[in-house]
Amino acid sequence: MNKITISMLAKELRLSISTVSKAINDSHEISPQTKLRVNKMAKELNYVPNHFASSLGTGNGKTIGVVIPEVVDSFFAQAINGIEAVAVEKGYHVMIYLTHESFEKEKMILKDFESGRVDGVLLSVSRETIQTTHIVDLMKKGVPLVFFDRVINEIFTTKITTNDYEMAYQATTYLIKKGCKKILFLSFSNLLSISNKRLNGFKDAQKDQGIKLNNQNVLLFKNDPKKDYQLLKNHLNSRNQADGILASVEKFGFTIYQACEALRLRIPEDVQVISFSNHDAASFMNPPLTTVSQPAFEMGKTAATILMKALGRKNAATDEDNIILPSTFAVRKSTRV
Amino acid sequence: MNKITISMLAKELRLSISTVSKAINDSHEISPQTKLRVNKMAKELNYVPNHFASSLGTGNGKTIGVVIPEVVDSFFAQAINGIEAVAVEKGYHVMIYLTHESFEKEKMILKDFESGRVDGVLLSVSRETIQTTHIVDLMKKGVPLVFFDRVINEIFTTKITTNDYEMAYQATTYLIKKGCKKILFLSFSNLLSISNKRLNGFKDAQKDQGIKLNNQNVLLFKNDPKKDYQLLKNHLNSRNQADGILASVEKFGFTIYQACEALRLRIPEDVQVISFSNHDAASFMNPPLTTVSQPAFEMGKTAATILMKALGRKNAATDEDNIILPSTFAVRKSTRV
DNA sequence: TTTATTTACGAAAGCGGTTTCGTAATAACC
DNA sequence: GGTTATTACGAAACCGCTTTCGTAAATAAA
Repeated sequence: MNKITISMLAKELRLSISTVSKAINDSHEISPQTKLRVNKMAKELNYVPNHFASSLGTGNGKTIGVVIPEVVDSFFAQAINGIEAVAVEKGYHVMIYLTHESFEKEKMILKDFESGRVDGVLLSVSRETIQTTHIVDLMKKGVPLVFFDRVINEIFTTKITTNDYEMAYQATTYLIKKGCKKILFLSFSNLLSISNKRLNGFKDAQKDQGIKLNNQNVLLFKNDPKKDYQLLKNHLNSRNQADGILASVEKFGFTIYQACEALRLRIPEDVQVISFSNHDAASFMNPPLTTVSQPAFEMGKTAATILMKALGRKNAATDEDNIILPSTFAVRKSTRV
Repeated sequence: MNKITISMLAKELRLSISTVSKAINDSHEISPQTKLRVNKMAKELNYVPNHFASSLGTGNGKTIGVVIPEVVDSFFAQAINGIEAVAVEKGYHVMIYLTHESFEKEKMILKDFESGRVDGVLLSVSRETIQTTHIVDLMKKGVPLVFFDRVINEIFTTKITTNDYEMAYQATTYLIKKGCKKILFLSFSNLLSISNKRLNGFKDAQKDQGIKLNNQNVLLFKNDPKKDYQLLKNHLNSRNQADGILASVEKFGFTIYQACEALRLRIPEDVQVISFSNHDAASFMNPPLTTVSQPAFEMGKTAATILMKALGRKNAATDEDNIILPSTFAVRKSTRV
């Protein structure tokens, strides 16, 4: 309970507060002997500088904020690992904030960041995010921000994404080549560029293969597993039931398996399935799931690296830049051979 | 870039700094009209109090630290959701720290917490943690700490766990009833009480069913997927190959499936499998995985609630208490009918 | 030896808030 | 009408550390 402060240390050592502070921060102004004395005593008394005081003094808290929609998702969990790896190495701390796909929450979180609580931000927006003033406001205060995965193109900063359009195009084309006539796309947002890119890849692939689209082709999933499940079951029960499904989010893949099981639809005989997914279990599923998987760790790592670089500069602004890391397509048994 | 401070606000309003501060904090000393004026101006100028300054003043930063071994794990990811739910409601922020199962990292993290960076801590120790001075030191500084899942019994505080012994006992008994003669237990630590509880449940069940144990019964997995995979494959290739496996950690389940696939061992015909797992995909695996699943969200929620309660008190110490939330056993096709 | 540098340290002013305490002005009391 | 409570606000200390700036002593240069 005995919090010991720098002034107590100073008194004990019969030195001034400033000398002790400098010694601890290894300033060149302090002689080696004094540093030794100070550090020895600091160890002895188990002195740890107060974080708020030092942050207030220096103006930065060596902390970055990571704002994501969800953590129970392999992509984001793995991305966190990538972020954390570089942050720790640079002596930064990581605060994780979950929006649970709520725009309101996202606004509140970024607003709070204006307090200076974090030095920089890594953001993957919610599925509802369409306004951007909360982001712009934060950046105006000089807080550097880097987008990853779910980006807002209109905002002038660095964005780390993967080749969403191409992968959706490739996956869709693959389904068509394997005989699908009616493919269903499971979308998680009709606002986000990432979602639209995947959707466009999906549409263009069909156009290019001479398949005409109709509005039955796309199902917009809510953020509610039960409702989504019903939605999909209803669709699969209708006469124009799909013979192929492309899921744009990992957890949708499970919903598909669940619905197919309930309806006794066989995968891939009745319905072929491809999902965007970073799940370790994909290859052990029944049947093994054909996936598009994103370079999650790398994306997190890259985003964090760029942010760190910005934080190292006097003017911490980030560049306008688009970094695209390729995803991989893994064919398994949920599509035909 | 224009950070506006309370003194700028005060000047603008021709009020004293203290009045403005009190108005913003809704002190009873300030008249309603003045509060209105202040808040209006604050909105207008987009004033946000500096987090470090106010934390330094009040002595708390409305932040809790969550220290876990890993985030790419359904249990921990779900627990975070539970923690976050109650923290946000109480106006607290959550910092997540990953030890990656390293005791050294854990020590560094807790040491850093002595800086006052967090008001309270939720901890699930690394698989290597055997010493406890880093924890005791932190608590001595008056930082309340609550354990969840991976606890240290010797430390006097609240611990949230699940009924590990009973579930392991139940799962093992189940395997025996289904005909297993040689069951293998995949352990992740031989230091942690949680791991030992599961191991003891495993052993006692066998004793009670009249099965004699030998030291081939337990495999201690490292934190390295490839090595673990090899280790298991070697075991399954030996003459005293197991006909049943109980995995004490979610990700080990995947390793089992992988090894069995490589060795062309059929589940459950050749080897029956049960895993501790909170994975959504368990029921869609091939075959669907029989699991023991922990009440992750509830455990996180409970731990956070207790911590919040302690933070609300003048003396923030937590009680010595053991809260045990029951897990559930879900029989699926990786065990015989 | 004198002057110019360098070295090692301390005093004090922030950083941006919170909080204690004092005090006019107004309201309530007998 | 004089005294006591309230109310509403300001001055200033303080939280614990950083940083600027000044200076005495030690060293180097002239």
